[in-house]
Amino acid sequence: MPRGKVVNVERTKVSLACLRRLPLYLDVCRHAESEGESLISGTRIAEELGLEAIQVRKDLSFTGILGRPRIGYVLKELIQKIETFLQWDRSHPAILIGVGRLGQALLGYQQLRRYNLNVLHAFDIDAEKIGKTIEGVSIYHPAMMKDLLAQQPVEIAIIATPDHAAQDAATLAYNAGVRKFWNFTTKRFRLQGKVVIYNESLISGYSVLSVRSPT
Amino acid sequence: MPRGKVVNVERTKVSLACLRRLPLYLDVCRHAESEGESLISGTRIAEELGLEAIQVRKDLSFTGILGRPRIGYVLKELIQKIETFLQWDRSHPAILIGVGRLGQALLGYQQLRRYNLNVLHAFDIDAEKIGKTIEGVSIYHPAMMKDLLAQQPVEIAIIATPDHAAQDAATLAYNAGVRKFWNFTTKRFRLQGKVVIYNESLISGYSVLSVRSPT
DNA sequence: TAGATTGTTAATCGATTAACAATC
DNA sequence: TAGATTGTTAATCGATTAACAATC
Repeated sequence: MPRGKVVNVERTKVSLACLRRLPLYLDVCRHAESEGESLISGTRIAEELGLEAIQVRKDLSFTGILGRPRIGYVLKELIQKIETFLQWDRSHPAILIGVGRLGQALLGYQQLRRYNLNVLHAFDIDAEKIGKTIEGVSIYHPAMMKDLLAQQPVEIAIIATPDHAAQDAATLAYNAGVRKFWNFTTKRFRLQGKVVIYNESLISGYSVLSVRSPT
Repeated sequence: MPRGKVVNVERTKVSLACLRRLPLYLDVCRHAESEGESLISGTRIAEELGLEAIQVRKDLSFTGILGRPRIGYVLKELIQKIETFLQWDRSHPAILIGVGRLGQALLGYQQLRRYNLNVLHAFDIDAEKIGKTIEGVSIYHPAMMKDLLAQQPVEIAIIATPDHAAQDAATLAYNAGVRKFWNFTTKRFRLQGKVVIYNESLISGYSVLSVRSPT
C-alpha cells in the first residue's frame, strides 16, 4: 500500500523555477553519493543549497519519488527519479551554430555531455574553422545543415552566433526541422509554428548584479 | 504638473523577473533608435519581445519614465531612464577568476563592456596564461588578488573556474573585499556575511529544454 | 518511545493581468 | 473628434510557505 498518492503532475506543467532547481538537487545528490552515503533528507538538500526544506520536498514530489518519514530518500533512487524526470536518461541530439569562444566553451562543457546533451555537428561561416574538429565535433558551413539533419534529425539548436546572425541561424535550423532553441545571443528571434525557445541572455545576470546590493 | 504620481519603488525591491526584462527593453529601444525613430510605445516593445503590453508598461514605470497617452515614450529619455535605473551609467569594476574558454568568451563580450562592466584583472593558476593579456585584460596568479584589489577595489567577481575551484575562488575574492559574485560554475558556494550571488548555472537551461515540448 | 521527516492540504505572498479613467 | 495609449487600482493567478497528521 503506497504511503502517499502520487501527484503525477504532467512533466510539462511543472514550473520553470522548479525545473531549474532540480539539477541543483541532482548535483547535491551525486555529491553525497560520491561521499559514500546512501540516504539523504530534503532538509539536508535544502541546507546545502540555502533553500527551504518544504520547497525541496515539494519539487522532489513531482519526480514521483517517495521518501520515508524520519529517514529521507534513497539516494540512488532519487538520482534516478530526477534524471528520468528531466529526461536525462536518453540522448538529446543537438547542433551548435556559431563556434566562437562561447560556442567552444559550450562544446567543452562536460556537465552537459554527461547528462546526454549530444552535439552532433557545429556550424560556422568562418572558412578557417570549417573542416576542423573541436571536442570531437566537426565544424561545417551552415549550407550543409539541411542535408546533415535530413540524415539524422536533432532536437536542439544551440545558437551562439554574433547577435546580428541569431535570427538567420534560428530560421535555418527551423527549416532543417529543429524545434527547440537554446539562445545565447541577446537577440530574441521569432519563428512561426510551435517551438520552444530558451533565452540564456547573459546580460540579465549583469542587470541583477548592477542593481542589487548586499543586504 | 506631473501626469502621474511617480511610484518610486526602491530600486532594490523591483522583482528579479523585472530586472531581467529591463535589458531586453533597452535592446529594443536602442535598435529602434538606430533605425532613426524617436518615439516608441509599450505596445510596440511588447510585440517585439512577445510579451504583454501591460507588463512592459508596469516594468517601465519603475524606472520613473512618464509616457504620453496615444504617443508612447520618448526613446532617448527611455533609454537614459533604463540605463540609470540599472546603474549602467557608471562603471562597475570587476575581476574574472578562471580564464578558460568561458572566461575568455566573457572577456570578449562587447555588450557587457558597453554597459560599463569593467574587468580590471583576470586570474588563473595556469602558468601558461599568467602574464598574458586577453582583450586588454592582464592575467595574474590568484595570490596577487589581495594586493591588486587593495590598490583598487572592485564590485563584482566573475567566477568561471572549474566547478571544484569555485568555493576557493569565491572565498579568495571575498577576503579581498568583493561582495558581489557572478557564478558561472554549477556549484553553489557559501560565504559568511552580506553578499549578492547571482548563479548563472547553464545546466538549468538544458533542464528546461529537455522537459518542455513545443505546445 | 520521542522526535525528525515526509506528503498533503490550506494560507500566504507576490507577480501578472484585467479594467478603466485620463489624455493626447 | 475618435481612438490609441498611458498610469493606476483591483482582480487573478500561480508559486512559495505554513500547518499538521502520518510514520518510521
